[in-house]
Amino acid sequence: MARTQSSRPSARDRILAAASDLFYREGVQNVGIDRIIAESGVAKMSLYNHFKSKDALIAAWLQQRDENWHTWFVPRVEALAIEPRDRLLAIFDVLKEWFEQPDFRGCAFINSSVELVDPNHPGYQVAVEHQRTILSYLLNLLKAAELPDPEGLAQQLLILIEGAIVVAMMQQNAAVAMQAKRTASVLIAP
Amino acid sequence: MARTQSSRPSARDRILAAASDLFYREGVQNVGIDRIIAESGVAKMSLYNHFKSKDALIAAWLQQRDENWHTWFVPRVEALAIEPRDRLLAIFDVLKEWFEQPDFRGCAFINSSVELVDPNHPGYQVAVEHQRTILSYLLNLLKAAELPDPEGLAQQLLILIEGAIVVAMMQQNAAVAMQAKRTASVLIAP
DNA sequence: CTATTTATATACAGACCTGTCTACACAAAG
DNA sequence: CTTTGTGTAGACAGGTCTGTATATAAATAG
Repeated sequence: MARTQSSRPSARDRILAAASDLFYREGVQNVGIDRIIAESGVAKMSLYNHFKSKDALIAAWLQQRDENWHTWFVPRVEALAIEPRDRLLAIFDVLKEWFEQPDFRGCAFINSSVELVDPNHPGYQVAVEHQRTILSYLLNLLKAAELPDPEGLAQQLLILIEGAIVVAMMQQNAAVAMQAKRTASVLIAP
Repeated sequence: MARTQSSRPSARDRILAAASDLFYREGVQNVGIDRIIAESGVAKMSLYNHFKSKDALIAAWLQQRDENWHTWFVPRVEALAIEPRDRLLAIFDVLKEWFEQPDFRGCAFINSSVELVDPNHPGYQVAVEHQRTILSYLLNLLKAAELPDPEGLAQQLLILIEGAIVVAMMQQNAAVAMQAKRTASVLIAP
């Protein structure tokens, strides 16, 4: 009888889904293994069969979140605008959409880096890598827009993006994204 | 006999000094009470006589760090420049000096907010308050410089400051401050 | 000198955490 | 049917953490 088998996601996916929710909302340090197995309805041994340790689960979660950025954030930007310069500005519109989500609690990569402290932690390295990914996405758009000093501008825009995320989190204010957009539009003015 | 009394700081000060160092370097969650009493050379009961709980100690530490901002950061900015517009730019020179310190590990207030998670935690509230303090400092300088839309510009500069701190931490790169300064100089151009 | 406060050293309770071990259920494949 | 792999349920060890209790020493005030 294929009662649950066909509809229910695999154990690994259920673990990652539960971990994703809890880790983001409460932070990796404040969520224990027991909470994750309770939420995902999985046995503890199943978790340790799929992931070597909690640290490995954290790294896998961040890895998955980096992929989400490619499958959600970037496509959303590219749906809102076509021209490279417009896309650079549309980034901040998508940020605003993100900030408006009720469970918004900042950037998972920044937050995890802060919590993990150790730069050698596998999760920390995924977070640093993710920021480099964003930087090179900006660089590509800047080059396509044929703007001068694309490397410098990419850093300036990255500062704006990360700053907007942090300030929006602390102030609980999605409008911060529009202030950052205003700054960006000055930077890349024709 | 005043042998140790005169030279040695009070127990409370030694506790705060040890906590300040450890909390900043390793994060409030990763530092236990035992580490703090060992580092400060104080008995555990003395700590709990001076501070109601670890959470209260965290809040007191952040409170003290907010005062440091007034006694160190602001005076340093005001030593580097006189005109309000120049002082707004000098902020980023002081940030660079901070980023260059070998034990730089980001903003204690942002980091603590991320770790504490709960907005009702006394430490979290001190952190939010601190960001408002920075914002009103920027606002005062912008008004003194007679720039248009000072409220909006203050938010834009705050985003730049916080963004620079985060990116400098993740990239381990003090030069980020100069990129932020460049953006700021465009924003407040005459 | 005496009394009171303050600090020390250490043990301890109670909670929580990660990771392992055991015993059992159930499905699919040979 | 039997074997093998995978998942479940829960106990458990060994560690860490906060906060309290206790008993002793030192310093200060009257």
